[in-house]
Amino acid sequence: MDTKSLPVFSADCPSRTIVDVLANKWVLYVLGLLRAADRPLRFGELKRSVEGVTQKSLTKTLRTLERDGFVDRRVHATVPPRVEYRLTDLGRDAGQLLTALNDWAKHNAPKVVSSRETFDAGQPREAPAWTHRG
Amino acid sequence: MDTKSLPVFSADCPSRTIVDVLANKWVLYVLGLLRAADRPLRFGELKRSVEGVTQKSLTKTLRTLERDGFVDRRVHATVPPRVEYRLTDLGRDAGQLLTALNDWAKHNAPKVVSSRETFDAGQPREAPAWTHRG
DNA sequence: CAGAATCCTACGAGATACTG
DNA sequence: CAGTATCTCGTAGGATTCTG
Repeated sequence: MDTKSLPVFSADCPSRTIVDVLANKWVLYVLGLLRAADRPLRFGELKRSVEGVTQKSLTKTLRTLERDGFVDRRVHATVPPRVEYRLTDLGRDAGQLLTALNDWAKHNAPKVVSSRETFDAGQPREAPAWTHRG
Repeated sequence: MDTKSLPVFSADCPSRTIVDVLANKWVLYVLGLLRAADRPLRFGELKRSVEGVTQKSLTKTLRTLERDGFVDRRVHATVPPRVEYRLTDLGRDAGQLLTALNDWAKHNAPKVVSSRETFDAGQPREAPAWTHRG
């Protein structure tokens, strides 16, 4: 590979593109909900289900997922408004990736967690709360 | 924050944990380099290879990867200092995930990219450069 | 060489208020 | 109901400087 000039952030780096999608704070959860529900969900339903999310963050998450082609947003011209979100084919296909990710994660995330604990226990190089400095 | 019912951010959500690791700006690249090199790499080597990364960012990335158990950091008490980074078993095992990720990404990232273009073309809700406002 | 420490800035995200 | 519009604040990350 040409490690000279790097397409780390360009659209030429597929992994980067996908990881950036998944990296959004609420994406995994929204995708998971839509997968589990297996039916269109309204904004309010999502909002209530994803506890802790603000409408702003949820809106942004959904807009991004729509833009990226993972969800389809359908507005019904009724009053009061009714907006439904459903997975696209791509969004449904992402299930494969999420499954692979989840499998690997379930197997290895615990190792990561315990590695962190070990590291943190052995390297109090950044003074923890109980040491006073300055 | 009130995560009463939802383990979205807790260590109990393996996918979240792993995605958060991969989400770091330079992680994919560092991991890819160490995989490709198949030998320990020095800090300077990594720095030179990952064009555009700053010392601070690279250091932080490597520290995180070390903490999470993906890389092993070895300091040689020589002068000048020599610090080598190599993949751990977990880091090497991550290759499986990265392969799965990359396969899926190569297949689908283009769809994401083109979806973005379509979306952006159709929704100039935020006035583009060529419309003057104010 | 491999960083640590510092300064600085852009952006993400929460809280709040308003609307078709 | 499903957003949009502001405001603010915390933090990630770049640039720069210093050191064992």
